[in-house]
Amino acid sequence: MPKGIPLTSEEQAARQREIVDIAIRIFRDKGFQRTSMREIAEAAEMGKSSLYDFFKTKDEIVVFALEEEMTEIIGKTREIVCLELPPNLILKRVMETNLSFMKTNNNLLLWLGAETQFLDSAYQKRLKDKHYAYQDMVKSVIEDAISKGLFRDVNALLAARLLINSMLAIVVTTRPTGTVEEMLDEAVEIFLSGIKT
Amino acid sequence: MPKGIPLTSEEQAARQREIVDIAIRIFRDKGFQRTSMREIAEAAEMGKSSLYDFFKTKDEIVVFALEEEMTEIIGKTREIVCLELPPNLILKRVMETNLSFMKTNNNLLLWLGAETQFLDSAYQKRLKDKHYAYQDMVKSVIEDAISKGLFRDVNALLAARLLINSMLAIVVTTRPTGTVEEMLDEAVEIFLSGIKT
Amino acid sequence: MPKGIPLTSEEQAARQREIVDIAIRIFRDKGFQRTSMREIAEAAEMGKSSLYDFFKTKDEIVVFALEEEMTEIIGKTREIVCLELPPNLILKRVMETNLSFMKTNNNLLLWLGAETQFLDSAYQKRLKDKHYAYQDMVKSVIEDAISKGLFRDVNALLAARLLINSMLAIVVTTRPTGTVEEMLDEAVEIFLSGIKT
Amino acid sequence: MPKGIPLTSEEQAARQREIVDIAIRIFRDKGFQRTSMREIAEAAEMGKSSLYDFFKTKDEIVVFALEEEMTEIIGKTREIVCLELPPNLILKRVMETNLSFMKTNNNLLLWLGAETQFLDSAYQKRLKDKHYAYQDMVKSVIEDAISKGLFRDVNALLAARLLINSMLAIVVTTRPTGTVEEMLDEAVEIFLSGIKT
DNA sequence: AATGAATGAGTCTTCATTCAT
DNA sequence: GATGAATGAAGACTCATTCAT
Repeated sequence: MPKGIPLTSEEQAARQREIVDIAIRIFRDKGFQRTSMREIAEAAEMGKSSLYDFFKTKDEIVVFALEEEMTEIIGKTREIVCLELPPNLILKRVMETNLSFMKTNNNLLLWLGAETQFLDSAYQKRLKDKHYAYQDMVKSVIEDAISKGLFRDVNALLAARLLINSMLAIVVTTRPTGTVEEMLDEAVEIFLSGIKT
Repeated sequence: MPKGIPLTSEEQAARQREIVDIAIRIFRDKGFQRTSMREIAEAAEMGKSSLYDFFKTKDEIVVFALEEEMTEIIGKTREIVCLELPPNLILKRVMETNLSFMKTNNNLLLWLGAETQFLDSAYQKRLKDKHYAYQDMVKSVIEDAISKGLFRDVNALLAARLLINSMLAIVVTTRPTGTVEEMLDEAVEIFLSGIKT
Repeated sequence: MPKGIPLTSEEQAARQREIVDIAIRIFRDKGFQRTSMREIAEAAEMGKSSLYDFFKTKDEIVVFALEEEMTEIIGKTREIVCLELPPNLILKRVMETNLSFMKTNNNLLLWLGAETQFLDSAYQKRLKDKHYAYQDMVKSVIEDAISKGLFRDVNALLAARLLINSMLAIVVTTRPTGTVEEMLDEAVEIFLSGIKT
Repeated sequence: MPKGIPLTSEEQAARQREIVDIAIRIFRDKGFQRTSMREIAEAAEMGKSSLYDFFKTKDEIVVFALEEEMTEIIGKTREIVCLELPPNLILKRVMETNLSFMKTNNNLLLWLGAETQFLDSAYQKRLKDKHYAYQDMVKSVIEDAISKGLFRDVNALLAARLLINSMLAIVVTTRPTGTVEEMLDEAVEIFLSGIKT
């Protein structure tokens, strides 16, 4: 870390990403609120206050982290959607991606679910935007399939939410009924059977 | 609160319930961790430390609260299950009950989802027991229907978790696609179509 | 300090006064903002956080202190005013009182002058009320003398402020021109000559 | 700001003045201690640490600022004094100048009053010198008038301080009794009546 | 000459919990 | 049985200042 040289915004972003990665790892182990800024700083081998040059707030760290992760999953999902496979296959693969994302971040996501309402509204918006964007991609796939007569005329947004939500039932449980893959298979299968024509 | 007169354990229990009700209300507004013991004590019109005669710990309050709520929903669910209606009807009504429970407690339940892993393991166990008991009732209904050839041979526990989980997608959203009842109808309908023979 | 016995509001007030006295002494030496709560707590031989049972805020300590001091000087001033002496004698003695007050508190008062505008407005009001009450007593004396034809028809409030203000010129200087008493004599004499008929 | 070209000391001084002007403006709004170096640097559109090429210390900025302002008022006052008008007229005009200076800088001056004792003693000296120089000019006018038999034989330095101090009572109040000019007139009039033969 | 990254000490404040009465 | 005074540990955040480039 040189001292007086301005970081390019790329370097800045890289450093932020680095910090966030470290922070996320700690959040995973101890939970967001039990993790102190000091701890993050130490893990990132920087002064407590240098952290504040990268993130104005502790909240900002999680929000940033989640935003990044969501951006990534949105990207991957878009790729899958663009492959123009049959909708049930698309959804299956989209959920596979979702699952791997959830496995990594369930901790943070659950925290988000519980605390989102108490976040600064600007943060709420940033996250909601990504969240909606993601839901909407899944929704579109379903809508598409409906218009092609492959799925029944269910409410596509609700269906999307239901499907996405199912992943929680797979990842967050202390009584798995099989491997994650098996559970995924079955869950998706049930869902698809439920909306197919 | 008379001073020298011992409380019968019934009175004790009643007072606990009272306190918990008050606490829950505050938790709902401000979130668990943003609520202080002092605040609860004041709202319950008692001394800060008297709280500790009823609950050894702040965590104990939530745990107790959730336990109570879960006991209640389990009771109601049992009643429904015992009516010996057709399984799809049972599940529908069970989910109605679940939904009203979620609407009231979603805040706390989300908190639980996020923090459960950090609770004292004795607390974890208490909650898990109730949780499993509840899941198992739903599971039984499904198993039953499977054995009667009404549902396909899906993994009943997974299916139960999926169904229960769906309620989250209904209650926790900023983009509802209709009234809660409408969403419930559609969600259950999709699920049942997905597992019927 | 017993542990579980509620302090009577008298004891509470006494303890507050004690703390404030200690705090003031430190403020005098180091200035308000250079004095930390930790320091005050240590000097008062109590836990850092117990301080917060007596004063919600660091600001509250100064405000309380000033309020008390002002209440005291107002009381003393009232007594003097009530003696029904000739106005110039009253003013002289009022200023003597003022001076002894200023000698003790000039540090805090100067701080107040500089920071008052940044205080919480509730605090501002509390202090302003006392301040006005004090000014108004002096003003009344002047008004009275004017109506009796002893003083010229000057603006009584402005005159009061001028007189009160003079004390600053006596107390806050590194080039005294005599003892405080001598300066007081001369200052009051000039002022009175300036407004006499 | 070219990079490798040395600033002449004139340019240096000009830049200092610029910075100080910006800083003063912020001090006025937020108070000295609530203003951060970062803030000043940003407002001055320069690097945080470049500030330190101009001022070794945050305190130095205020001290410099006050010094400049005082130099200016001393200059203006000298001009007035040199006009050889009758002393009461001189004093009146000197106070007019003082007043306009106070209106602009009262914030800073009050801060100075409160904090001067905690400044590095070198800084204290710099300010005291100017302060004395100013007081002494007013004192001389009074002495002169005394020696001419126009004023009574009061202590000239004390009288000067009293007169100068009066301006505070005019500028720093939330209950003005008229326009600043009106109050000035009356204050000066009272003072002069008080010391005239 | 000019900069901004880095820091370490320090700030106020909060809170669950204990304990003497 | 009930209470509230007391606390110790911790937490987020700020800031003047330095220094390598």
